[in-house]
Amino acid sequence: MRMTPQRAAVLQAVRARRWHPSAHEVYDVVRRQIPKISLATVYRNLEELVGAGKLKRLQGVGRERRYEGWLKPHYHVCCVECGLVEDVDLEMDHSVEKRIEGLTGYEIFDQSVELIGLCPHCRKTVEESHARKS
Amino acid sequence: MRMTPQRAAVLQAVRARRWHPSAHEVYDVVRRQIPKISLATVYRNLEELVGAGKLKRLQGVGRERRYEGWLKPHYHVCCVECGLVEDVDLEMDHSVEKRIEGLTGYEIFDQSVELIGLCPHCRKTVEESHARKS
DNA sequence: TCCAGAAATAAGAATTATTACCAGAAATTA
DNA sequence: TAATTTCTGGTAATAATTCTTATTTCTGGA
Repeated sequence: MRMTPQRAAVLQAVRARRWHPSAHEVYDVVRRQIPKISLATVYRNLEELVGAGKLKRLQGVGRERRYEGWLKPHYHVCCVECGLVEDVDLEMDHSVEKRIEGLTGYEIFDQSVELIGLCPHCRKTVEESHARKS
Repeated sequence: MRMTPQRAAVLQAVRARRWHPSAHEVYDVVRRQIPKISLATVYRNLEELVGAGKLKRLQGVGRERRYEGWLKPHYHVCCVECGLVEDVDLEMDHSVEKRIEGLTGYEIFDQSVELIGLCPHCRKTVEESHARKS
């Protein structure tokens, strides 16, 4: 796999911040640098970078496929209200993997953990609307 | 929400086995009972049943949206090779939820845990193909 | 240096999964 | 029974992704 300018720009865009962009969001960012890059190129390179282990694909949060550049295993918190997905920098517990390998006969090499709830902002909004009703 | 024959059939189809059908798979099953049910009705009812808390939506495994009727929180094992997703009947560890609530300010009320790996069958296939190569 | 083949790209068409819309049927209410 | 609401089937529309094809860029050898 050659590191073309397009591919490098895609990689860099996803790595930039603790961000979980969709293909189209990456496209919008990269286009500022390479205005005539094709959306298909973004899609292709995202998948190739995942294949090469340089990016990870998020296990379906929302409708679109999302990517991330932080490769260390970590938890995600997801807000059901606004759709925000954030990383949690907390050492992951891998003990359950061993138990499940024994239980199922699977060979486990990764874990995808999403904690579903309300972000601080939406939490406040929801509480206020409850207060108004009662 | 009225329990119409269509809606009942959709609910029953998803509940039937430990299964994680897509909307179209549910459609194929339900059609044997109600031949002229519309795909739109299946989609609509799946979402309504999720809203009513009678079904759960799987956090994106694969391209299509998948549903399940087993409401007890549980782990999933996913095979990267064949795409199989199976339930694991093991008491879930909820202790991480509290820690993450404290860390992030989120209010957590659900957890979606997928263990990614190889199912026993694909594991064997992969090992054999490795042996052949060396 | 020049060339042939390989790899990657841009542009847009095609496909797939899902949602929106609407007119009519079924159930519920008055 | 008439009016109202809810639900359905059929189909059109949309969104996300993948495919196709012609063109461009790169690489390694003559």
